Amino acid sequence: MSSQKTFQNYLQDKGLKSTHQRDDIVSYFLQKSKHFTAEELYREVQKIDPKIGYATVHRTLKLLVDAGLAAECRFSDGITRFEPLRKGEHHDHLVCLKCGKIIEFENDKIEQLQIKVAKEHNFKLTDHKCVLYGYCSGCKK
Amino acid sequence: MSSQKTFQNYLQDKGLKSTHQRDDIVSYFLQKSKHFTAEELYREVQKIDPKIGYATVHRTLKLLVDAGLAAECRFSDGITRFEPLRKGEHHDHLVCLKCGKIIEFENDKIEQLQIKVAKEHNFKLTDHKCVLYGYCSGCKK
DNA sequence: TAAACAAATGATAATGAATATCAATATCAA
DNA sequence: TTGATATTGATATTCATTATCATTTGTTTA
Repeated sequence: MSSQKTFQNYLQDKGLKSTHQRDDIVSYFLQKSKHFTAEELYREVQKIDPKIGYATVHRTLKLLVDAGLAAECRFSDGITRFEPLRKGEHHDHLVCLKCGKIIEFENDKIEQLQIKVAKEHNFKLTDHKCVLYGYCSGCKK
Repeated sequence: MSSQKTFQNYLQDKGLKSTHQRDDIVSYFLQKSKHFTAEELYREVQKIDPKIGYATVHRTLKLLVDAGLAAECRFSDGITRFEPLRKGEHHDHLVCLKCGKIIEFENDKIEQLQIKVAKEHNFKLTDHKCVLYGYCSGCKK
C-alpha cells in the first residue's frame, strides 16, 4: 500500500477529513529524503500554494507522526526535525557538533540489543532513538 | 578528585569566578540522583537562597555541561532535563510514553557497537545517546 | 441535491523554555 | 585597596510551537 493511501486510511479511521492542503503537504513530505524542519516544509509548500498556513503544516506533520509515516527527531540544537518513515526501515543518526551535518546509519546488532534491554525491563517497545555526537571527518582536525 | 574540585578547576581554567550562587547550585546539583529540569533545580535552590535568579541556574547548568559534570537529555516532551554525570559512568534511557517514567540502563555491547559505527564513518565521537520509548510494566496493559 | 453538522483552515495571539540585556555588584590579582 | 572584569538578578526578548476563533470546507444524511 502506498503511503498516500495509508494516510487516507488513517484519516478515515479517525473520522478526519481529506483536504487539498493536507494532500499538498503530504505529497511534498513524501518526496523528502533528508531531515527537515516544519519551517522548511512550510516554505516549500508555500511555493505551490501561497495561501497555506504555517499552523496547517504543523498540524499535518503531527498527523503524519501519529499515522506512523513520519518520525520526529530532536538533536541537541533544540529544533524539531521530521523525516519520512518508510516501512520496515529504521536508522539512527550521527551528528557533527561543528558543521551540523547529519549522517544516517543502520545497525541491526544495536537494534537487537535494544530489544533485549527493553525485554529485560519488562517494557513494550514502540520506538527507539540512538544519536551519536562528535566531529565529522572534515571538522575533526 | 571530587566533583566540586573539578568544577573549581574548570572555572579557574576558563578564567571564571567562584561565587556563592554557583557553589549553592552545584552542591544541590551534585546531590541529585535523577533527571530534573532547570525549573525544578531553581525551586530547590530558592529554598536556601531566595534571591538566586532563574537565569543564574540556567547559566550554571550550562557551565556544568561544559565542564563535563552534567548531561543534557531531551526526550520527546521537548523539555530539557539534566543529570549529574559521574566519571566513567554512562547510561541510556527507557522512557514510558504513558506515565513518563524514566529508567536508566547500561549496556556495554551497545556502547562498543556505537564506537565501531563512529569509526566506520570517520567520526570523532564525543557523546552518544540512546533512548528507548515504550510502555512500562505498569502501563502496557 | 441540499441542508446540517463537524472538522479544517488561516491569521494571529498566546505560551513557555531558553537566552540576551544591562545596571549594579562581587571577585580577585596585583 | 583598587581597578579590571566577570557575575548577578530582574526583566525583556526570542523563537518554535500551540491555542483560539471566525470563517470555510468536507461529508453525511435525508
